[in-house]
Amino acid sequence: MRSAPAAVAEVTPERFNLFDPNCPGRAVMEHIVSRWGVLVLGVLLRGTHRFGEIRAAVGGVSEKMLAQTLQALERDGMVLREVRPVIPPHVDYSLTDLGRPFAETITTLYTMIERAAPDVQAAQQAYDERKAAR
Amino acid sequence: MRSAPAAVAEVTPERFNLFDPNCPGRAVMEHIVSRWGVLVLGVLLRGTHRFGEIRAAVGGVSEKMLAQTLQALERDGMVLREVRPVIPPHVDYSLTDLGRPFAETITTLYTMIERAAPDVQAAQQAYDERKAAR
DNA sequence: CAGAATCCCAAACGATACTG
DNA sequence: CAGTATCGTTTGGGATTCTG
Repeated sequence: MRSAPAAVAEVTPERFNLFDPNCPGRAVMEHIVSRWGVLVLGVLLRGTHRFGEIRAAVGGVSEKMLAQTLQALERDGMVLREVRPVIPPHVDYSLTDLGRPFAETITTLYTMIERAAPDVQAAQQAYDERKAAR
Repeated sequence: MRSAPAAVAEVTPERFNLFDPNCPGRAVMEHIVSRWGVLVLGVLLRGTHRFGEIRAAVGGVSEKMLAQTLQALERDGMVLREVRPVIPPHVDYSLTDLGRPFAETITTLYTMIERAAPDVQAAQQAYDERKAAR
């Protein structure tokens, strides 16, 4: 008699594959590299901040989107949210040990973009001229 | 008579600041870390590929979004597009020297997410339970 | 095969008002 | 102060069709 062979493997078709649309890691990736996620992580790398401070630091973000972004990052374990039970409310946000490396990598991207800016601008100009010429 | 003092400085209020909603670097950042941008860069890090190959590799992307993503990255100088004048058309995409470091950094993020996956899942579960308990 | 163009819907987003 | 709720608009993005 052969012992039950079915339902042993079968799970995780290709281990962990971000290129698979059903991979749960995709959502995490998207939270981190979302429009506001990258900026929030950058701010928090500079230290603990309150909601209003983050909102002021990240130009253009609405309250709604900031709250939403922070919640996603908190749920993923990237951000720690600490509420002080006072009136008026006081809530501090900071990076967790899990989140810090991500914030650092993202910040690397900031620097890379800044250094690449002249080349990017040249490339864009060349591209636009190439297009205009047809 | 004092020589014209106005309009001397004033430009580039804070040099290069991604946190400024008007900073042109923001657009570049968003192209790179867009939903499909991160995946396309990851694929191209593995080598030169044709349009259809990339489309097959990146699960869930539509033709339209792939074309759009590739165009943005090409315009920013991250991706090189080479057309071979044959019928049927043959177009190769590859990373430029400018784009490769970005693709490498993005790929670092893949790995980080993969390694963090268990912690993330635990954090999500804890978060959901905390929420459910009220 | 690579992509441009069109249509159209769902989701994302911002502004505003409200609450603990 | 730190959100939540609601609403109207914009945008993203998929499906389809067409062309070189």
